[in-house]
Amino acid sequence: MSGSTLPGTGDDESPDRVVLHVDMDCFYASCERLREPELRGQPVVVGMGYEEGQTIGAVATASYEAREYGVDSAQPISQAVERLPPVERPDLGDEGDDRGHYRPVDMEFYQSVASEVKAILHDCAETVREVSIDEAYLDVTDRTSWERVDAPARASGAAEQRTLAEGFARHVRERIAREVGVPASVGVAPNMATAKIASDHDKPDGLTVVPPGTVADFLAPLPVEEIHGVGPVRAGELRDMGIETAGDLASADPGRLQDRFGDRGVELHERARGNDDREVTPTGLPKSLSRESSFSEATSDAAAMREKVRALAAAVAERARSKDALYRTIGIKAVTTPYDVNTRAESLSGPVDDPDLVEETALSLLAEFEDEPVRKLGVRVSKLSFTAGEQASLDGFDGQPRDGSAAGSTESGDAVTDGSGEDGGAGGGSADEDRSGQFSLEEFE
DNA sequence: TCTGGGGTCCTAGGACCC
DNA sequence: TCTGGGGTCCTAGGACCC
Repeated sequence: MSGSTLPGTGDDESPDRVVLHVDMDCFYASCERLREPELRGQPVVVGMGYEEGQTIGAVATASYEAREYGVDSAQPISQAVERLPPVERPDLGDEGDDRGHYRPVDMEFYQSVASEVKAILHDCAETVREVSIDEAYLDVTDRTSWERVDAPARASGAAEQRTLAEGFARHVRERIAREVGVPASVGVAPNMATAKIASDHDKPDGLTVVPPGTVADFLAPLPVEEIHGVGPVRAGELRDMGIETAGDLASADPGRLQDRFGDRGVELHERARGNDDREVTPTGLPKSLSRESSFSEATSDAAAMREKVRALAAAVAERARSKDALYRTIGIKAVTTPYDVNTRAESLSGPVDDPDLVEETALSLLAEFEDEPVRKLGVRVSKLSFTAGEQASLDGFDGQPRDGSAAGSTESGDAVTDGSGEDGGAGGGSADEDRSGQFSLEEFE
C-alpha cells in the first residue's frame, strides 16, 4: 500500500499530489475582531487564564500589531503587559505608551467561527485533516492540478505563469475571507510537510506555492526549526552537529542522524529533502482526553490537591461521556516544583464509562505527590473506544460497567487503526487483526 | 520566558508469553 | 538445562505542536 519506492527506481512516484495547508492567522484575535470590528488594525492580545483587568494567565494569541511590541504566544500576561500596557488599565504603563486591547479566551465563540471555516474547507476538498481549531490539510489532487497556465498580467508587467493549484488555493482563501471574515494563510505543495512550511512562509494573509521539482530549493535556505518536528531541543543538537538549515539537514549523513535521533532523525532528514509520502487522512477520533489546571502558586495542601483532582476528574469523565467515549486507562499529571512533570496511569481490564472510577483512581494516583509542592495537576483518560452502546449491550443493560467482561472481550484494540504507519519500514506485515482471545480472568473492577 | 491547556507520537525498560 | 529470539502490553518520560 504505502508504495515505498524501490531503491533505484528514481522518482517515478504516482502523479504529484496537490496538498493545501490552511492556517488561520492569529485566529483568536481575528475572531475577536469579527465581533468587535473596532479592533481591526489595533494590537489585540487574547489571554488564557486571563480575566478582564487582571495580569494573570498566558498569551494565547497576539495580533501581528501586538507582536511588534514583543508580545508573543505562551508569554505570561504579566510580561505582555509590561511591553504593551492594556487599554483597560490606564494605571499601568506611562502616559504616551501605545496600548493593546486584552481579551479573555472565549473558546465557544472561536469554535463556532472555526466550524464555519471548516465547512468551507470540506466543501473544497474530499479529504480534510483538521489538525487544530485553526489549521487543516486538504488533499485537492482531484479538484485541481499542477498544470501551468498564463496568468493575466499583474501590475508588475509581464504576464506570468502560474499553476491551476495556485488559483484553487486563492479561491479557498478568498471564500474564507468573504464568507466568514477572517484571514488565512495557505501553503500549497506536493506533500504535507512542505505545505505546512509554505503556509507559514508568508503570514499573515499569505499564499505560498511550491510546485513539484522546486521543493528542495525552497526548503534549503530555511532554518531547521521550520521543519515540523524540530523544536528547541533538537535544533540545539543539530546545531552542535553543524546543521543549521534544512539544506544542511538534507545533505547530512542519515547514518549520523539515525545514531543521534533514531528513526526520528531519518524522518527529519527525509522531510528536509522534501520527501513526505504521508497521505492526507481525515481527522480521526481522539486518542486521549484530559483536563489540567494550575494553582496560582505551588501548594502542598493535600486537601486542595484532592479538590482540584476531583473537579478535573469529573470534567474529563463528562467530556468522555459527551463524546460517547469509553476509556481503559486513567491517569494523572502532577507538576512539582521547580517544573517536574510526573505522570502516573493505571489501566483497567476493560473499557468503561465510570466517573466515580475516574475520581477514585485519580485520587489514589495523586497520593504519591500529596506532600510535595505541586503547581499543576491534570487528569487524563486514554485507550479510548467509541463503540457507543457496546458496554451496556451484552450483559445487563443497566449501563453499569460493573464487570466489564463483555466489553473487554469484544474490544478490538484501539479504535483507530494504526495511526502512525507509513514509514516504509521493513515490517510490512499484516496489521494483526484483533485476535480477540482475551477473555481475561484478571481482577475485574 | 520562571511555564497555560490540550493534544500527538516516540522511546525505553520491564513483565510476560511462546 | 540453558540460551536465545520474537512479540505484546504496560508505564513513564520526553519532545513537539497549536
